[in-house]
Amino acid sequence: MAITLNDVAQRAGVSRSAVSRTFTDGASVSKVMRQKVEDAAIELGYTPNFLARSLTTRSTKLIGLVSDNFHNPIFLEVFDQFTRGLQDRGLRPLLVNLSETYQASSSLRMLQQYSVDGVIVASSTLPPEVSEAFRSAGIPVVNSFGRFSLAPKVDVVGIDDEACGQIAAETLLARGYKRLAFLGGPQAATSTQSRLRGFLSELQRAGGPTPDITFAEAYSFEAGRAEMQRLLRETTPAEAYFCGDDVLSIGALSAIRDHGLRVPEDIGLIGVNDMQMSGWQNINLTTIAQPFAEIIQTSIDVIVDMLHGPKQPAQARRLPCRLVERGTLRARP
Amino acid sequence: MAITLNDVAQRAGVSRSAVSRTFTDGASVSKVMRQKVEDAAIELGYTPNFLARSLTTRSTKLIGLVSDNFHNPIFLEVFDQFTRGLQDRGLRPLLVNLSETYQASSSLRMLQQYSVDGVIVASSTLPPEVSEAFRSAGIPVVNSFGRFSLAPKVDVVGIDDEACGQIAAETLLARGYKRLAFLGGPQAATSTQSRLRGFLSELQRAGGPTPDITFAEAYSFEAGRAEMQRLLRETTPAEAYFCGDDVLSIGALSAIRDHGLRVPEDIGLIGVNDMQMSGWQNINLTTIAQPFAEIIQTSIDVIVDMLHGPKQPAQARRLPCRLVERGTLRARP
DNA sequence: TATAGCTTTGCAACCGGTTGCAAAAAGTTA
DNA sequence: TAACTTTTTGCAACCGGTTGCAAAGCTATA
Repeated sequence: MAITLNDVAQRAGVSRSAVSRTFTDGASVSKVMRQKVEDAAIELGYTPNFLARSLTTRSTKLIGLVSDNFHNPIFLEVFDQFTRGLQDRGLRPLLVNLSETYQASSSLRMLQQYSVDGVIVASSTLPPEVSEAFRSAGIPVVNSFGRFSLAPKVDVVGIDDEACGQIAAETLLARGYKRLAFLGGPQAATSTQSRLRGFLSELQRAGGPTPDITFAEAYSFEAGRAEMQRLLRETTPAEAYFCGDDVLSIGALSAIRDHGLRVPEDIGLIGVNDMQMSGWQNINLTTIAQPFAEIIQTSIDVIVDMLHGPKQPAQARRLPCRLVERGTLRARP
Repeated sequence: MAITLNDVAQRAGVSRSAVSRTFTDGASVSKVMRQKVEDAAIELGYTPNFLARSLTTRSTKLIGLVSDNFHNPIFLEVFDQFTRGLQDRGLRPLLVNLSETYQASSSLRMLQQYSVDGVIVASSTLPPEVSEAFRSAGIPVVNSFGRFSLAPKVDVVGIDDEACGQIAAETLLARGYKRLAFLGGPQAATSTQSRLRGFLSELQRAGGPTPDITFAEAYSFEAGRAEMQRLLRETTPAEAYFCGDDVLSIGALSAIRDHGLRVPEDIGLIGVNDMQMSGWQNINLTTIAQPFAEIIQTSIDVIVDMLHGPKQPAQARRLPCRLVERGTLRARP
C-alpha cells in the first residue's frame, strides 16, 4: 500500500541506505545521488515512516499532552497554544484526557506504549503524583500551571499565586475599599490557598482590614453564582470581592445583578485569569491576567531542552501576573 | 533503557515469539508458558512497544484529530468528548491544529508520517478538500460537523442546518413575532447559508413575513455585538432575531442591553448550538441545540467501522437538532 | 603516474516487535 | 502401545527504517 524506502531505492537504482541518508539531515550524500533519490521519491510520493525510524533513532517526536481540565474555557486557548507551539518545533501532541478516569498509572502506561519523547501535564488540579510518575519512569516531564514548590520533584511552570493575592490586595486598598472579602475556589485547591495567603499577608502588611473568607464548590459559573447568592442572602455583603478566578467572578457577577445591585457601584469584583470572555463588554471584568502565552512557551522550551540537553535538577518557575483594569472596580479615589 | 521483549524472553527462558504471543490476544500459548512470561514481564516492568508492533500489524491505534476551531468555547466540550470516546475504544488522538496555518497537504503528510489508522476532521469551517485529501491517500476519514451533501466524497456527520432554520422559523412564528430578521455568521460559511435557506423556506411555506438579512464578520462575540450595534444604530430593529450561533447571540444580547432595550420584551433572540454558557442565568438564551454527544459518538462509530469493516461508499449523516426554550423569546401568545 | 586522504556508497546488522511454518509435545483413539 | 490429531513452541524472515564499517570512488599532492 504505502510507499517504502525499498520502493524508492529500487526505482532510483540505489541502495536502501542511500535513500535513508537522503532523508536524514547531516548524512553524507553526493549531489547526484540526492537528485536521483529525490526524483524517485517525488515520483512515487514517498514519505518516510516516523515510527519505523523511531525504532533506531529512539525519538518519536511525540509529546504526551495530559490534562483533566476540559471544562474551563480558558483551556481551549491553552490547547490551541500548546498544539501550535509543539507543531512549530516539529513535535506532535498526543492528547490524554484524565478528566473522568484519573489514573496516573494507566496514563503512564499508555504513553510508554507510544514511546513519547516527553510529557506535558497541563493542569492546576491534577495531583503531583501524575507528573512524578512520568519522571520516575525516566520520561521528561513538565507540569504546566502546576503549583510552585521550593524543592519540586518535577519541573513546574506556573504563576506566582501568592503574588496574585498580593496584587489583588494592593489594588483593592488603592481603590479605597474598606470591607473586603475573599471568594475562593474549592477550599482544597492549592491555588486558592496560595492566593488567599498572599491576599491576607499583603492586607496585614499594609494595615488593611481582615477580610471575610468563603469558598465556592468548584471553579465554575454555577458555583460562583451559588456562593454569591448565599452571601447576599445570609450576610451583609462586602464592598469588594477577590474571586478565585474569572469564571467564578462571572457567576458572582450574575448573582449580584440579579439581586438588583450594581457593579462596581454597590459591590466591586476582581478575578484571576483574564480569559477571553472577561473582556466581553457585558462582563468587562477587572482581573489579574495569567501570562498564558509565556507559561506555555516556557513549558515547551523546558521540555525541548530536556530532550536535547543533559538532565538538570527539577526547577519550579513562577511567572508574574499583571493587573488588567476594566469595569468591575470603582476608580481610584 | 526500556525493557524489551528480548529481556523478558531471556528472563523467562523462552523464545521471543512466546513472549510476543503472550501479549497478543488470540494467540496460542499454554497456561504454564503464559504464567512464566507474565511473571518475568511483571518483574521487569515490561510494556509492549505499540510502535514497533505497528510495523507488522499495520495498525497504530492512532487517530488524527484535525481541527481549526480553537476559539469557539463549544469546541472544548467537543475535544473532551472526542478524546474520551477514542480512549474508551483503545484509540489515541493525535491532535493537529490547523487554525493558523491551514495547509491540507502538510497535515496529510504529518499524519502519514505517523501512520495514523484514521482521521477525524472536526470542523464546520475547514474546506472539504482537507478531508478529501485523506481519503484519496487511502486513510479512513470522517468529517464531523461538516456540511451535508447528497453525494459526499467523504463521510460526514453533522446537523441538518436547513432543519435548524426551519425550527427557528416555526418557533418565532408560534410566538407571534411579526417583524423577523436573520443575523448570520460570516456570509461565506455554508452553515450560515443552509440555516438561512431553511429559515426562509419555512417562513414562506407558512406564509410568514420576509425577514431582514445581515451577516456578522465571524462566529464571535465581538462580531455579533458589532453587527447588532450597527443594526440598532442604523435601522429599526426587528422584533426577533435568528442568530447564526450562540456566541453571536450573546454578543448581540450585550449590544441590545447596552442600548437600553430589554430581551425578550423589546427584542427576541434565538441562537444555535446550546453551548454551556448559554444556560448561565445571566444569558439564559433560547437556542437550538446541536446534538454534540451524538455527532461525536457517531463519528467515532463511523471511523471504527472503517477500520475493521469493508470499505463502504461515503455517506453524509444529518442528526436532528432540538429547541431549548429559555428566556430570550417571549412566551406563546 | 603513484600515493595519500577524503568523500561517497553498499553491505549487513540492528531497532522491537509479529507471524508462517515445521518440529516437538501433548492429547486421543483404537 | 502405536498411530493419528491437535496444540504448543521456536526458528527465521519480515515490517520500514538507521548506522557502523569497510570497500570503492575522487581529488589533491608529490
